[in-house]
Amino acid sequence: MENEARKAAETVSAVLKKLAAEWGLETADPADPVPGTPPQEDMGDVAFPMFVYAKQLRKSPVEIARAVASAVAADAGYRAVAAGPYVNLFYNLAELAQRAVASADDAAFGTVADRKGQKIMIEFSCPNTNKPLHLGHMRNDSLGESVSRILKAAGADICKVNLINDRGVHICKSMLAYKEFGKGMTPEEAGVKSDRFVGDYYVKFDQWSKTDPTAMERVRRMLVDWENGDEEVRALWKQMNGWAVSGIKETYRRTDVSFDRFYFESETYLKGKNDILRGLEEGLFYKESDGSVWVDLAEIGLDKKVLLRADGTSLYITQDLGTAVSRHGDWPFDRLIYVVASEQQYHFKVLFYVLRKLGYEWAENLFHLSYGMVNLPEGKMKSREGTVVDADDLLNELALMAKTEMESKEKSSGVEDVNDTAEKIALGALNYFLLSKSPTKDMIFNPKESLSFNGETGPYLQYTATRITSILAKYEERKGEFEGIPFCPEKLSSDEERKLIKMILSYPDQVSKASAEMNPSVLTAYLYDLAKTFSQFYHDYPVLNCDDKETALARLKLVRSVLEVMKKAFYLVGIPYLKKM
RNA sequence: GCAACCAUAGCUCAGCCGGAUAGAGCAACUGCCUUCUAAGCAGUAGGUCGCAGGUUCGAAUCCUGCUGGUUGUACCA
Repeated sequence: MENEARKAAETVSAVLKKLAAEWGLETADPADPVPGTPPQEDMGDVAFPMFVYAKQLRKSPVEIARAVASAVAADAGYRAVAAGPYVNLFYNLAELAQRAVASADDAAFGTVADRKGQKIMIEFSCPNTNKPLHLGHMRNDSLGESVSRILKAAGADICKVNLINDRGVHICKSMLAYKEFGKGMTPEEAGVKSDRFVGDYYVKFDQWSKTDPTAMERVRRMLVDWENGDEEVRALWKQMNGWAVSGIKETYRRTDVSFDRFYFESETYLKGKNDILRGLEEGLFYKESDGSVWVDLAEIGLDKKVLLRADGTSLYITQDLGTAVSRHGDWPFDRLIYVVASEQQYHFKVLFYVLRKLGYEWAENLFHLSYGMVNLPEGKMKSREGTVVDADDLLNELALMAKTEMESKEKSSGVEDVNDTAEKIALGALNYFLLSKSPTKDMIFNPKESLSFNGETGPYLQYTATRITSILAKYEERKGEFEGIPFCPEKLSSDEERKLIKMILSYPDQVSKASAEMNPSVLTAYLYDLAKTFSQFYHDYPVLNCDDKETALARLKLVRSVLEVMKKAFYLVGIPYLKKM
């Protein structure tokens, strides 16, 4: 639809120049008109405000609008009206309808070329192996997965990576607690999902360490043993990490999140040191008297930062430096996107600066996709106080709600697999909830209210799609009635139909916008608007039951295109499509 | 202290590279199922867009200041 707007703008621009000349103001050179959207459907398809030209053309905006509207209509064949100081144009609807309907058969519709040729690596999720995923991780996972799909639809070559935090003091805590209290139990024996099993010992450590002051010291010793490659500690570490990672991967499968590469911190935590030492030699960094290495951040308006400890060991930022460098070696990206909470803005600012300083050209194209926290109505989620919302528990609860609702409405007999359908409704509800808000902002999750299936939610969208699917199924049964009926685009003339046609054609623009902003909420908002418009149409106008067969067929084709677009957009924001619910 | 982000209806949020009457959903109240799925549709009510200036024909949107909130500013990750 942007092409239409551009064309209209060019027409208006030409007319403005012509009018300027006619009025004896050849030197005026009016600025390019900016297309907008009229507030109401029946007012027109594109709007151009005429205020800006008033001074130049020495006439009131209202007079200019009147002159432009009639000239546009005469010169270019647009239907054009002056509405006060605005010029509103109408597109050729029949032609748009043709194209909207054809889009349903075009598999490439909605794939754009904005990022063609770009190799983008995107890092997200990055869980710790000492506890199961919670709602905070889910926002990260949803965002990362959705943005990956959007960038791919915009033509990029994508590599999704996950860095598993599988070492450090926090990992040793659950290990030590297991060693102390676990009695060699396995998750299978305990009948607990394996990542939860590990997480329970992490919680246990916290309680234990409050009564036993030696606990913390023993954890520190364990970490030293781990670093020295102590066989017993390493064996325990492997076993517990295996449990944690397999449980986490199960949740990924459940939420349809996937990765092209996994990195493990235990394999990358020593990286980066050489780069720092090289930088020191080149005079980019400096050494303190105690032997620690620092970078001065005055250039970017910050203080200074340690890059290597006095004893030569590395820090979080050191290994992040090394990891970025080795990743670029593994898969030479044009762009690397880190999907990480906004708390770490400072860290990434410093990281990117240091990489640039080290002379890596690709460091210009690193991007921190920063997102806000998920809070509860009472405030932050705190694992120690047990207020974290566990990912699996939440999905289970949602799926149960969906199932209960289906049963109470006696719909469960109509669907193929009730549990599978319930699971997909749960996922749709959750992904819509997590992605429909601006990524940068913190969000509040209210367990009682946020889980609704009514109103502006994922299930509403899924429900809309099932209604269309149902019409299409009925059409297949009654196909004979429509034999030989031609497609008559002019039969689609209601406000709702006009709006649907334009919305279908604007889908590629929405993908472009979502890609440019790296913001899935562009698409959730679009989907809601599309579904809402369809529902209004559906309520007021019969499709197959319409007496006039030509109208029926035209509506059927329109509705089919709406469904196809919905399915494509569903995929990009992780909402499963259902034939029935 | 400094820095970044945020402030829109009772609640959760859109809108923010300036344009026509600031939009949804939830909660409250009212209608609509013998016709393609009522997880729906329609309606009522609810707003000094944090405050004060500025720029502009025009500001929720841009600029400045202020107030309030969140986060960060570690030889933790």
